[in-house]
Parts: sequence; structure tokens; C-alpha cells
Amino acid sequence: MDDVAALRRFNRAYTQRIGVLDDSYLGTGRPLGPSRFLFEIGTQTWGVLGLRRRLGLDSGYVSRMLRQLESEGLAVVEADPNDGRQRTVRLTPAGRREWRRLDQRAERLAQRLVAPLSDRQRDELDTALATAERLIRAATTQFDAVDPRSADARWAMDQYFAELDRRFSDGFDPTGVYDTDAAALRAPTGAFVVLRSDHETLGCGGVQRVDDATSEIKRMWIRADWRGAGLGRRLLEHLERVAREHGRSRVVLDTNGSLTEAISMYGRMGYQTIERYNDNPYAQHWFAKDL
Amino acid sequence: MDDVAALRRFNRAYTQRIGVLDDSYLGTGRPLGPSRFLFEIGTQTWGVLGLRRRLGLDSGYVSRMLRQLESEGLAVVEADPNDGRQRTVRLTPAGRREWRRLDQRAERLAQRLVAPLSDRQRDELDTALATAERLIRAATTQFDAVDPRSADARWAMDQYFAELDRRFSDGFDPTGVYDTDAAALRAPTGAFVVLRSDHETLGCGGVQRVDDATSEIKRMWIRADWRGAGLGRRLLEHLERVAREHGRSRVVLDTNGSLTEAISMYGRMGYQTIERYNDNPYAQHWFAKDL
DNA sequence: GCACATCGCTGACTAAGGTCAGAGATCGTG
DNA sequence: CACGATCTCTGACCTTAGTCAGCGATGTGC
Repeated sequence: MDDVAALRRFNRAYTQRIGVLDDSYLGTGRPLGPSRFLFEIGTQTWGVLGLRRRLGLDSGYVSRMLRQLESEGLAVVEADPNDGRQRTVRLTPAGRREWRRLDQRAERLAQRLVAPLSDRQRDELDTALATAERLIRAATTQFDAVDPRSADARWAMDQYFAELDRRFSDGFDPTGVYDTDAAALRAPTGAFVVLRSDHETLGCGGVQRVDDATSEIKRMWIRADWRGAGLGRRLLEHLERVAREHGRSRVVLDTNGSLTEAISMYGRMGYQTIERYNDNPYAQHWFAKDL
Repeated sequence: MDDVAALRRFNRAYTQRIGVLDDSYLGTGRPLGPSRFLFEIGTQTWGVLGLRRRLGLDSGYVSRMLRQLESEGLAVVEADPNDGRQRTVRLTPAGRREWRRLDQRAERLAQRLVAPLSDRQRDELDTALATAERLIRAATTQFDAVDPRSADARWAMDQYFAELDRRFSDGFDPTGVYDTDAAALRAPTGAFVVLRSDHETLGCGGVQRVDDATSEIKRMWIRADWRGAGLGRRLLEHLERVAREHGRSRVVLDTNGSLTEAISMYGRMGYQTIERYNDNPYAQHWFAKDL
């Protein structure tokens, strides 16, 4: 298996050198942990719980770091107005200054690192790293089952509907679909998943029951700037797997003629054109696949 | 300066995920330090001093780690036969087994990471990472002034002479040049530098005095598999800088007609053809540049 | 053969980074 | 309003990773 040799070679070469970027946290008179944490807070107000989950840190450890940042006047921790158990954190002006300092340190280190390269080489490096980042993020994108009424699901669906509205010749009217979806795209007979990378939502999709043997795939959407990274294929495979887990032997879906990329993907993935099976006014093509 | 935005974005995306590759050292029932050290020893016999320098570790810390590896029967530490103060270390069969285990762990982690990608995407990732690795290593290559009689210098010159022998139509006879170079390419009137990346030597080059106003550039060589990464240009600039530091206002050099890449680089770098200035039997072109 | 440098080892020490259990406050549900 | 669940915080504790000074053995230059 030489598949991953390049990855491993790169990793060894990289961590030794660019690990230096993390050293930008050093020499700030503050240990690495709190520095990194401060940097992660950045300019937003975060729920402490979410931040902790994202960084995978222990509750006690985070609490102590917050006390330290507070005592240095860099951050303020307040109760979450919606949930008195949770707390939120944001940087004070002094904290933001410190954040900028760290940011500039990292910037300078990065610049010093590429300084010996020619302009053309720097462009080449930019391109290579952007490509690698995209692929690595695509590879590590998570498919999370969520409630269709959750904030993430709602956001993704809104993006999806907005795009439909732009692309369909007569626009798209989402009236009523939230409620329908909320009921249909849930366990035990349905599901809704969002694609997540870092704290970004990259896409969504759902399945719902048609009859005991059949599920319908709905609301499949990938963010425009993430298309072509293979996420659509993997999402479709994922939803088919979910349908199988629901005991179905067949999936169906409908689509509008303007969604050409989607239509060609369905073809590649083994979907066959079938007769109209519903009265969706926006649908112009109907597909099915045996699982 | 958006120059380094891609680098920084990549770094954030990468370290969070591929940092996982370093976690392959974890769960071995041994702390990270000794594991990493064991892996670094690998299949060779190393001088403890060299290993320590390479990894930048404290003498006491290393000593303790060696005692631990010894007590677990993974490594043997012996006196260096050439220097009773120094010690050497190598892995026992059990140590090599442990090394293979770590290697396989990292391999599996890397494979799992890229598993969701299609074959085409994996190829794309390989290419992007190989490009990035090459550029990053090129950018961080060190130019170290060394004695021309040192082992590294000797190795690089041997490579260089072997290549000349292959490329010159009548071959190349290095008899006597080692002694001449040993005298000429040294402080205070000369210099010899080797290009290093990790523990590899990627190239070499030297300058020697011609007269108080003039230095000659000699033995410029870049490893064949590292050409095109801009190292030649940087080496030439480096040697010109050294000549300036020696108070020279002009550099000269000679070359053989078969070294076409070198000749075109001299042209790009502002060198002008001049008359024969020496009786080097292999030289067919002579160049000069005012500093 | 002497002075001095170098190398490895040991003991003593430290900071960083983190884990764990339990207490107290608050929320959601019936 | 009672009950269990959830979140934060604190105190106690631990390992890891590393530093530093000094000692003894060995090498190098004169």
C-alpha cells in the first residue's frame, strides 16, 4: 500500500517545520494552552460548552483557563441568557489586542517561512496547499444525524431553498415544507443529516418513508463552493445506507430539470428514470434505485 | 499580505486532523517522548550525540529515555569504538518489532484518513502534498558553512565529481582536487557550504580567492532530484553574498559545455561571458559578474 | 603528562497539561 | 413541584516533558 506514502512523508516534513507556526503561541508570557484557547475564542461570543466540545477539552481544565484569562482582563465570562447553566465567553478589547498579536506572530512566521521562495514557487505552494486542504477537509467531513428542526438543519435547508429559488425558472416557494419535513425526516422512519467540517455546515440531505419497501431521498444539497469534492456522491451513498438500515429495498427521488449536476450524478450512481410518482409541482424527473 | 493566507488556512485545517498521525505514538503503554525517540532510532545504529542534536533534546532527558528503552529490552546502548565518551544506540529485535508496530499504526491512520476519497482524489492529494513538501523543504533548506574536509563536504563533492564524470565527454578525473579545495575553500579567503534538509545533503558550493577584488565560485552542485526547486539560484546568491563579505567586488566561474542548465542559470543571474582566465582542462565557458 | 574540553549520567527540581469526583445551580419533563 | 439530567466550578491529584548543576570518564592539544 503506497497509497499514503506521500501523506506520511509530507506529515513528517511538515510537522517539523510548520509546527513552528504553533510556536507563535510561545513567548507570550503565557503557557501554550491558554494562548491557544484565547486564539480560538477570537472575535466572537461563544458558548463555553460548544467551544469545549470543539476543542475536546476537559471541563475543569477549561474553567481554570477561563479564570486565568479573566484575571488578566482578557476575557469576560457571562451566563448564557437562554440557559442559566451554560456560560458564554468573549474577549475584552485587551483580549482582542492579544489575539491580534498572536495572529501577527503567526503571519510573520509564515511569511518568513516562504520568503526564500520565488513568486512563482509561492503561487505553486498556495495552490498545492489549497488543493490539499480541500481534499483533507472533504475526507474528514462528518455526516451527523440531526433533528430537522435544529438550527443547523434549518440553516442548511434555507440555503438549499434559496438556491432552488434562484435556479428554478418560476422560483421556489418554501411555504409549509418546514413542517412537513420536520415530521417526515425524523426517526424512526426518516432521517436528516448535515455535513460538517470544522464549525461549518457544508451540506445536508434526508430520507423519508414512502412505504415499507421504499424510502425517498429529499433535500440533498452541497454548498456551491464545496461541489466537485465528492461530497455529493458520499452523501447519496450515506442516505442509501440509512434507507437500508430502515429496512427499505428501494429508494426514489425527484428533481427539477435545472439541477443538471444532480441529474448526471444520479445517472452515475445507478439511478433509473421512472414515471412520475408524486404531485410535486417542481419535479420534472423521477428516479429510482434498487438497494 | 495575502501571500501566506493559504499556508495558514492549511495549517489550521491540517494540524487538527493529521496531528492524529502523531497520536499513533499513543496507546502504546509508553509516553509520547520515548515512543517518538524509539521511532526515530529506527533500523540504524546512531551516535547518541548526533541523535540528540538532530532532535534538539536535553542530554539528561535522552539518557533517561535510553535507560527506559534498555530496561524494556527495546534498545542497546554501547560505547562508541572510536570515542569512549560517546555512546551509540540501536534497537533490539524486540525494539524493531515495536518500531514496526508504530509504523503500521501510522499507516493505518493515514489510510483511514484518505479512505473516503475516490481514487482520483487520492491521486490529486498525493500530487498536491508532494508538491507542497518539496517546496516547503526547499524553503527551509539550510546553507551551512562547513570545512571542505568534513564528511558531508566530501560526500557532496564525490557526488558532484561522479556526475561530472558521467556528463563530460572525456570523463572527469578528481585526482588532487580534494587537497587543492581543502586549502582554497576555507576561511578566511574562501568558504564551502553544504545545503541540508533534514539529515540529507541536497547540494554544495564554494568560493575561493583569485585576487583581492575577485572570488571564484567552485563546485556548485545540486542533487539531481532536487533541481528545479530554486536551490541553484539561492546557492549562487548565497555564494555571491559570501564573496561580498570577503570584500570582493567581482566573481568569476568556469564551466563545461555539457552543463547546460547551469549555463542558462548563469545567464539569468546576470553573468557575462569572458575570456578564458585559467587552464582548467575541463572548462569551456568562463563567466564573470560585478557584485 | 598536564590542562582543558566534551560526553553521558544522575539527582533534584519545575511547569504544563490534564483527569477525576463531587458540589451547587439550573433546566426540562411529567 | 419533584426528579433526573446537564453545566460549571473547585480541590486534589497525576503524568509528562523538560531543565539544570555537577560528577566521573574519556579524549585532544601542547
